Amino acid sequence: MSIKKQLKIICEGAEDILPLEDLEVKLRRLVEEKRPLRIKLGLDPTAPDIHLGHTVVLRKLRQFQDLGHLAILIIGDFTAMIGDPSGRSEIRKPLTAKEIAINAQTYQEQAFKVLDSSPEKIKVMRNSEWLEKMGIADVLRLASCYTVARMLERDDFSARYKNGQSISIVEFLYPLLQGMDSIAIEADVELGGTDQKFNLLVGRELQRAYGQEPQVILTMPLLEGTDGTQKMSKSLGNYIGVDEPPKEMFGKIMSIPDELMIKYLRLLTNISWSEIDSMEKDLAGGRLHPAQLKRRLGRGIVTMYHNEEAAERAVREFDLVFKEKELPSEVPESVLPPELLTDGKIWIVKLVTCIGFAKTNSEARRLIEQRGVRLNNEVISSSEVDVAISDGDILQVGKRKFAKLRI
RNA sequence: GGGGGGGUUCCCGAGUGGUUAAAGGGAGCAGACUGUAAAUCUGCCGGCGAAGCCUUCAGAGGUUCGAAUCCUCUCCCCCCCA
Repeated sequence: MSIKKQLKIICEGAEDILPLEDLEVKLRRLVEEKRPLRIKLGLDPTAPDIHLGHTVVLRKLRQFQDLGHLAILIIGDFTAMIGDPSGRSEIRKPLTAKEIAINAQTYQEQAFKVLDSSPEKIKVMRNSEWLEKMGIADVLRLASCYTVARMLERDDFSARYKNGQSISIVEFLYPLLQGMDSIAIEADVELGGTDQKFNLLVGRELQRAYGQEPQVILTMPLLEGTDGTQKMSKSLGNYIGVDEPPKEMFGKIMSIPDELMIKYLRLLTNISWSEIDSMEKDLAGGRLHPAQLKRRLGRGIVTMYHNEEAAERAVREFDLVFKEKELPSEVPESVLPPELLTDGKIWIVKLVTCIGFAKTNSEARRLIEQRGVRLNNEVISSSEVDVAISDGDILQVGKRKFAKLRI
């Protein structure tokens, strides 16, 4: 493939590529020296699951693989202990080594849903491999390469500094350690979200200081979560995990704001940009119903992470429950311990909490009083009633929590 | 080391002795409307089988009939000076 064509693919969707000329030079070298570029992507395993937000940049990495380059996925098991301060307004609470180990495992598995796993295309490394071995002298050398003033250029740092919020020294160390990763693996290109721009640039600086050719940095836009405003993240609860069951995945996609659809299509699916352009026009011109397009988006994404059949089923299920207001085809069963029943009856509040649809009795009361609780499709309107339960009764809370009661 | 400011319920943030489970906003939840979109409207939003009671305003003590509010000590954060 010509360099020009490759460049076009790489640029698609990217926010920044710095410096672009260097990327061209590096790509050319691939052809001349028959050496694939080393494309770095670091992920800190701070949560157990990869979500669609991660896949934006993973998919870019995949494109590099498809162009014949070597993906180096760095699981930041060491850096996760510090926590990346990027975009954060406060210090993150540290994770235990055990949590990190578990997360690292699932991260790797789930990342492979996007990446090409053939051995010559990927290398997975943990940064504890080299960071753990660093002595204080090594750290000092590293730290001497960067200045406080330059650290404070970073807008989240400077914002916190101006607002009188605390910044710990380890947080200053974080970008340096990330840069150390680039040095350790001699990265040619490093990928990241736009919030990573600063860290990625520090990597360039450090590589230069350590006598290496600086990496090219490529940033991808951040993906907003299902709430449509904030960046997708586990802690905000607005994420769609790649490991989620088809139904959940489809449902969550259907709940994203319309304005986000085009962005999702471009960053998360393999539909060509030109086709998406025309969808965008049809949408604006009223020739395409937004719900129609969103269903296509949802079906497409579920197909990618599961399969076509599962996607079909998810769509049908969705229509069943939300359009026809019917019961889902499979209602999870909950066994009711017999000691909770007196004469076959149970206090409705107790029922809701023991099934797990409310955390406290107060919450259950609220749900009932607000007419959000149904038993066998009948609204329960008082929180003071005892209800008779027979095997197979259906308890519903809100629009989407169902349980089949087993005695 | 010296001086000053501050820590309020999930988040922001009001509150300087009783009328305060604590204003207001955000998030969230339920209901209506819809396309499980957005916008809008209504209600809820510490816990307790709830009349009433219990726990909460960084932590521990104390003053008081009564404390988020006053005092003492401790912890944490920020600013200025060195």
